[in-house]
Amino acid sequence: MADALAGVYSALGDTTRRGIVERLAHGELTVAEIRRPLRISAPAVSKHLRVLEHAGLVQRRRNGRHQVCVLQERPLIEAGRWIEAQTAFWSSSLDALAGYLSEEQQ
Amino acid sequence: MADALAGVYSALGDTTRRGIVERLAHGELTVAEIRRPLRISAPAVSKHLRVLEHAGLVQRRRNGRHQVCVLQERPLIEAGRWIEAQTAFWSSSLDALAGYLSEEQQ
DNA sequence: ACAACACTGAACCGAATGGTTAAGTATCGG
DNA sequence: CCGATACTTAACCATTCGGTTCAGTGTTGT
Repeated sequence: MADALAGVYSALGDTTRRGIVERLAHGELTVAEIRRPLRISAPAVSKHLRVLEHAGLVQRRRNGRHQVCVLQERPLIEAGRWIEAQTAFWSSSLDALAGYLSEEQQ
Repeated sequence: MADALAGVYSALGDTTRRGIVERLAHGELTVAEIRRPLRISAPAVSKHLRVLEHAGLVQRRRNGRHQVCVLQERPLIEAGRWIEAQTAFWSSSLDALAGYLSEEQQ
């Protein structure tokens, strides 16, 4: 993917998928376990997982006839870093503005 | 909006919009300034800004015939917090697994 | 061997998305 | 007042998205 962050953020943009990520953060789950509390068809779950996997947020492993899904922290950390970078710029430009204004006053 | 985070993440899921946010993090910009380096029509920019505004990421203020756009940090911070929470759970469940495994071994 | 289970793939559907052009609304400069 | 500037709204278009159903593929227990 050209823009990895785009994949991560738009994956997290769906409430169902963000719910899946929240549950996977507490530990591995099979596809069936992921599906159980959700009121959607198995193929719908499969599609969501494909999106999460494509964003790098989830990895799957076969265990007999089950697919075990594991959350990958890396993309989450990178997404968090981008956000931190923006808020850092935001406050530093506020500081710059404050400095500018106090100079103006003198 | 029912789910504020969904709005924020899906707003950030678009590369053009994330670019706008990056530039706004360095300081205020008018709509025309935002548009300049972009190769899209004015209405397209207007739509992107509406999405960002609806997500709470941008606020607009009229200044003569210009609209000045200002980045809002709050939704970014909340989005960052959600991510941090998930990575925190992720590592604590890793710790739990490690603990479980070391107990098993004995 | 075979039925049940745990999925995935394909085809389809309606709604949302990102883009366009054309037309409208304010505001400013002369 | 009038033309130019800075947008927004409306209508449209192609693509994507989240969901469905139906049909397949492995795997497992009996």
